Amino acid sequence: MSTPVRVRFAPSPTGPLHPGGVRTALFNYLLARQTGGTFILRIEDTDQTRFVPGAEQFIIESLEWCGMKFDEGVHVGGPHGPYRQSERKAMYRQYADQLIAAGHAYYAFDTEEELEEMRERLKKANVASPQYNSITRVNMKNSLSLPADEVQRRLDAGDPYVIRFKMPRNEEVRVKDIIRSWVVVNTSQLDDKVLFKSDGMPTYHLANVVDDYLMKITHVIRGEEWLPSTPLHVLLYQAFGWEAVMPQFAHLPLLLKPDGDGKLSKRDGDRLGLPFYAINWTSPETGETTLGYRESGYFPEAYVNFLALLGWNPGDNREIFSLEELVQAFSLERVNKHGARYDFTKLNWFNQQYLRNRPHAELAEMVVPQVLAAGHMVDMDFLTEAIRLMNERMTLVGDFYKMSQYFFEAPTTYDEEVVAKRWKAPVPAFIEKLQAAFAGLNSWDAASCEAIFNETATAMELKPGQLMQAYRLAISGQGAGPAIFELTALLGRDQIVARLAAALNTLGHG
RNA sequence: GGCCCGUUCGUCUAGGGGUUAGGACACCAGAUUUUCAUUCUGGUAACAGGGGUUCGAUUCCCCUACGGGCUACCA
Repeated sequence: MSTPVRVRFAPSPTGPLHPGGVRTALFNYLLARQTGGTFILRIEDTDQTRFVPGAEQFIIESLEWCGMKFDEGVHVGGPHGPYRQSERKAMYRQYADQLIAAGHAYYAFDTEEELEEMRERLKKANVASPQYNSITRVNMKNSLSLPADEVQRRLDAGDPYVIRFKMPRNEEVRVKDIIRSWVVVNTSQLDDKVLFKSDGMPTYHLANVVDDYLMKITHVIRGEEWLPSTPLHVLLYQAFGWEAVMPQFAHLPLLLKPDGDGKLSKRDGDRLGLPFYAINWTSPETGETTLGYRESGYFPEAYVNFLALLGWNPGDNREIFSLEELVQAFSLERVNKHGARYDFTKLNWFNQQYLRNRPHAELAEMVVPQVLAAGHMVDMDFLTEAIRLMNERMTLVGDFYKMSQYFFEAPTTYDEEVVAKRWKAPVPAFIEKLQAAFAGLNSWDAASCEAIFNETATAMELKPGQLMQAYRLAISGQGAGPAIFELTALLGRDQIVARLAAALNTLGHG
């Protein structure tokens, strides 16, 4: 086991946690467990305008469903709290001041209109990317361009201001990324990012660096969308004099739309009518519920397994991994660089694999609510047997009742295609004879039922094979299903005899 | 537009200067199952393009194309 890492998953509570976030959390989690390290949940809520009630709880619950538990975090506490940035508000100011004192940051008093004006002006002058930087800042209202006494006067008067990073004019910043190796950017491409907002809150950039430092984070594992701002973060570590304890960076490839172009988004789930989040999400604004994998009857193990293999692979041909096995096998070095299309066809396959390996009795338990919801009494022995028969035909636990309704009630309709094809003389006559034969049968089990079925057919000089589907139709209303005599045995004599009578009644005696 | 990152079957990916370019999902076909599903067997299918370097490039370098990300007092 290598050195214990301290890693954090740091979402902002602006909405439900989407699959990319779950995977980012997962990779953090795996590394933490593998090294005997610490997995931390930090809530990045520095933008108070985007706060969505319930989002934080949703994040926690989603990850718990997946099997991930945090060692430190907003909900479990820990020695480096608080873990909600809004509650750490008072801590950031001193670090911003430290930067100003060292000449790495400055006050800026520009209004929104002035900033807009600046951008417009630069655009007109054909500047490729208008930014607040070493060149433009001399024309703006800040503590670098204004006389010292005016700066002081504005400060004393309580004029609104932000604190900006003083980006060096022309320096190479080298970022070492575990997944991408060295990324080099010249500071001439970077702007004087706002570190401290006029509302007294830090921006992500400041808060993230300060908190990672304070929380002794060793590895920053986050989405690729953060790669462009990482040079700024590196510069901040240097400005603070924290290079020696700067975390290592790993930027994960993005999850892409299942079809079409672009980054995976919530819309894709809605559009395809498939579950999208780990668990059901109800929007506090619209009250609309987006279906989750949990509620759709997926196994968290299958979901995690599927997600882990999006962007990472073990280097051999293994595909099925428990969480524990993932912990053993995972490494950031084997995470690939390119985005992965979020094609959940394969998730169904994973789910099937897990479904088949689950004990029948356990699956039976899981299916109880569906049966109850349909208004039927629950008999666990019966259910377990039904699962045994249906197991290999199901993809999701949630599929059970709708595939197996005829286990619980006699069919009221019959598949018309099958009727047309199979329900014709001499079938009805055979069914009548069969009904009588079943009624007089001594022992009731699959083998006996099959034997009497064959005898009855042979006596009429018919081939059993040609009658089988009609029989299934009479019992289940469908042309396909599980082993028919196993089903016969399970349903019981009374039920079978009654269903044969009903079929003759509905479909005709020929 | 600028900057950054990327590009192997439809999808997830392995591989790596000389390979019949491997696996999985999906798909198709055959076998088994009287049905359907399962299972088994087989099959279709990929190194974005152009230049280098090299005896030899899919693999290394450059360019182009394409895709993605970022470009806010959002994270």
